[in-house]
Amino acid sequence: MKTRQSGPIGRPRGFDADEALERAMLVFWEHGYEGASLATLTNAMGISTTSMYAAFGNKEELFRKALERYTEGPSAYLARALEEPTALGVTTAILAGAIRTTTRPAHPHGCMGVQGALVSGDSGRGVRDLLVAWRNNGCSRLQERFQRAIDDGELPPETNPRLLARYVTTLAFGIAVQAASGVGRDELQEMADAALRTWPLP
Amino acid sequence: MKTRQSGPIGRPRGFDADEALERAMLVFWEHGYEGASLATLTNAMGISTTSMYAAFGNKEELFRKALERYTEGPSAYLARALEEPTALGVTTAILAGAIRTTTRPAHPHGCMGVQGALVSGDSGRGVRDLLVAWRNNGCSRLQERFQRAIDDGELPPETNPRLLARYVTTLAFGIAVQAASGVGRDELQEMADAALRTWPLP
DNA sequence: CGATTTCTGTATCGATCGATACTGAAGTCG
DNA sequence: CGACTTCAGTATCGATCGATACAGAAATCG
Repeated sequence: MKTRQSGPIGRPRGFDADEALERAMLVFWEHGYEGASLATLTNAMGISTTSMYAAFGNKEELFRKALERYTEGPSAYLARALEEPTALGVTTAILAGAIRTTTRPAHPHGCMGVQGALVSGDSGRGVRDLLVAWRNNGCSRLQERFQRAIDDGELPPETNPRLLARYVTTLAFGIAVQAASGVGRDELQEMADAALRTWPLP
Repeated sequence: MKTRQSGPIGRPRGFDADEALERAMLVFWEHGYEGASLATLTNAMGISTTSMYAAFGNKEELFRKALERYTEGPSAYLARALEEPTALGVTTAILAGAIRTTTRPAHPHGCMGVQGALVSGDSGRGVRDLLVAWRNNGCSRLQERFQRAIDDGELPPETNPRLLARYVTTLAFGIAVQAASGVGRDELQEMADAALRTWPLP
């Protein structure tokens, strides 16, 4: 005989919200915010529009939560890379992580933070601004990491951390575009290896 | 008394098709293919949907013609850059041209070839594939130019022209993303100058 | 002139967009 | 059990999407 624990009142949810959010993230990643219709989303999530609205609010809220999941999942390489002991190690890990994430087989090609809403119509302005902030935040954190390397004496004091961070993120965003164009992982990694041989930028 | 030249039969067009196409290009550039609605387009073009369909076919055909105009207008720096006498001159001109075009005041920020349709829903698949080809074509032409520099003995024979072209276009596409994020022209140019000081890539 | 051809403006088409109202179903309470 | 609360499925909302039908206007023809 099963003892009924005092669970949440009311009818329990008939689906796994975490799994549904993962599916939604993949759809947004592949088609972008405006390119992903509610019909496509809910079909991939395996739930009805009613359930989606009850669980996530609306389409924009769903995207915001999907972006958080992307940041802590496929894009977690960034946070890990920033903890590398050297500036070159950080940069190497960022480029390798960007290449791996944007060219993973059986996953959407490209970066959700870039192609989620690089431009938009009126309805996507909020999400576009969110992604602008997301990208600029990544650049800022990298700049701070380079500043630390300068303070630690690892990088020469005349180094411009802002330009260096802009350079690395520019490469990373460019990699995302190339991946979305179907360029293969090996070619991008060879290119990154060549670029890293010039480290640090004069 | 005006002599009637044998002009085209029927009622003449009441608008400048070239000017209308220019306006459409700017809208596609700013909002992307799917983000630009027919209402927004025709309003900017100053004509009705009927006139647009009669003159350009449909929305996708309008985009294709707008992309041609973009290639021969704002993106013409690429063809000019390829005629620079040295490989370094080519690369310098490409990066400077990309930065100028993607950060021009009173123009949309970013590159139409990147943000026109980096990803899409079902309706934009044709345009997305068109832009994939557009971007890869630019990379291929640059690769051929670098091959010529190798054949001419300007670049060392062990140079990999494919990787080098991929590196430069990756920077250019990354610049387009940064510009769409609001990064300023001067900062991007300083970054490009720093990157060019390492030329050629080892 | 009338016949013919082409372009324009209005009005609207069916499809799809994101978002909800409503009715039961599936649970926890007392 | 019946009262209460929350979730699920259908059916549909008004708005907007891209695209057209239709009638009239403006030109060249014979």
